[in-house]
Amino acid sequence: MDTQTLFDALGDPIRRRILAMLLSRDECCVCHLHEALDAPQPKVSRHLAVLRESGLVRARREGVWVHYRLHPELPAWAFRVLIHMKQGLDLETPAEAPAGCVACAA
Amino acid sequence: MDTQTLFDALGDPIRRRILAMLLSRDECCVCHLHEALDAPQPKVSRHLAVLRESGLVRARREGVWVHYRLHPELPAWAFRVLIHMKQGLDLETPAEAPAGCVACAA
DNA sequence: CGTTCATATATGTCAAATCGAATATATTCG
DNA sequence: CGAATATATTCGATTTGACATATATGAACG
Repeated sequence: MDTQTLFDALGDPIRRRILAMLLSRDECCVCHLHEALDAPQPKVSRHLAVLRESGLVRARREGVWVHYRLHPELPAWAFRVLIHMKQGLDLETPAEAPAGCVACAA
Repeated sequence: MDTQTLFDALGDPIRRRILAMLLSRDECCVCHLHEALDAPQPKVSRHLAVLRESGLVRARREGVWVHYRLHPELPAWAFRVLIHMKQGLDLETPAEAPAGCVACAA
């Protein structure tokens, strides 16, 4: 993980919100993200692919669902950047409702 | 300062290195950055303009030179992002020599 | 005053990232 | 097998951003 990779990933608002969600709940399926972020599913999937390919998240298939989580081997500095990014994000989005997922109950 | 602005700025390697330098020495003139980063002066100037317009740095003119420093009212979360960004940056650049500036002695 | 040095901006070009829409793949179940 | 649901990929169009080069501003000083 280098700074170019991390900050390229953090340049997109949807990717930031995905990462912020993965910081609070440790696993999310695609449908959950797709609903919570109110974004088209292919769009979410494409951005998840970017995050996966840059080593920021990890996918785990369970039947029909694919669950994503932060990559377990994320360097400490990168993890801390994410934490503070989320703090900034929380300030600009007024109290995001932590609703559960209809489909996968995450 | 919002996350979009900050992470747009952090997406460019030169802007990251400029910010990292401003984290260690509190003020730098353009000529210093231009030399230390070994980048063409107009390029450095343009990136400084981006940083200035996004509220990340502040300029202070002193005669011929313009000195830049981190914006004093940077939110805490953004400042912490910068600190951890620099940690990541230091890991990938092997011991950057802290040379002084020929012109402005910063 | 006019030249010179430090810094800033403008222009034209090119590569890369994003998007919506459509389509494809994969898994489960009847 | 074939239908249904979850996820992924491709495509064409548009936008964005970086660059090199050229030019402009403006302070200092002879």
